Amino acid sequence: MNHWPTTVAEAEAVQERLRPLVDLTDPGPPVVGLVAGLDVGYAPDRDEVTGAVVVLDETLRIVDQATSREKTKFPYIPGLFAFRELPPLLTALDRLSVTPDLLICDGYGLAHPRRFGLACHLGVLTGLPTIGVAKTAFVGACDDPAPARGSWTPITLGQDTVGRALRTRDHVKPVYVSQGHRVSLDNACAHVLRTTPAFRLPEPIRLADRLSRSRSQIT
DNA sequence: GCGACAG
DNA sequence: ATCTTGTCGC
Repeated sequence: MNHWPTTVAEAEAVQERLRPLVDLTDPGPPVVGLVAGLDVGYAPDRDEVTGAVVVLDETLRIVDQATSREKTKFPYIPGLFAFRELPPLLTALDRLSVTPDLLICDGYGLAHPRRFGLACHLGVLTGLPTIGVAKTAFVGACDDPAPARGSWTPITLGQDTVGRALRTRDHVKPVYVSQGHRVSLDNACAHVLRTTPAFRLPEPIRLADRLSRSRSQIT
């Protein structure tokens, strides 16, 4: 992709055009070998974004990681989040020496005003299975899940279920999981739980967050 | 019309 | 996201 959207109308048009390419039917593999977590870090007073990808094997050991620090190409606009974070993430993915079986993104997938959040967008662009995991939910409505790890409640938008509020730790605020591309909601939640052995967030995302943050701080 | 709004 | 003191809870 050579041209990147500049205006809101242009970016929304891209989302409308790519949305039909999302595959929400393929349940994807219930168990995967290589899981990648992606996140973007920012440094104050700098017009830069630092993307990071960390790949873990089935035992949650790091097998590869890559980053990309570049000039910001789009402002932060709710609903158009992907146009800000996608560029450094795509570059970082290119720099990996392995191909992940699943990408866990920090943000929305289907749970998005136009049903095309970052996870869907990244899935369509890479062709890889993706899921979105957000720390807050402003799109759709859901009840608070039971306090035990593993319990969940549906996130509804209009008449549709667009994701789940999933408890990854006992008595800790849930995360908001939604389908990205080529992964069922059931499998998405299973992957999230399997990769979250200790903290609130899946280990791949936690490590990518740490990496992107440290790389963004380098002078 | 105004504010809120993934990160 | 990031800037930040104190504060609340375990």
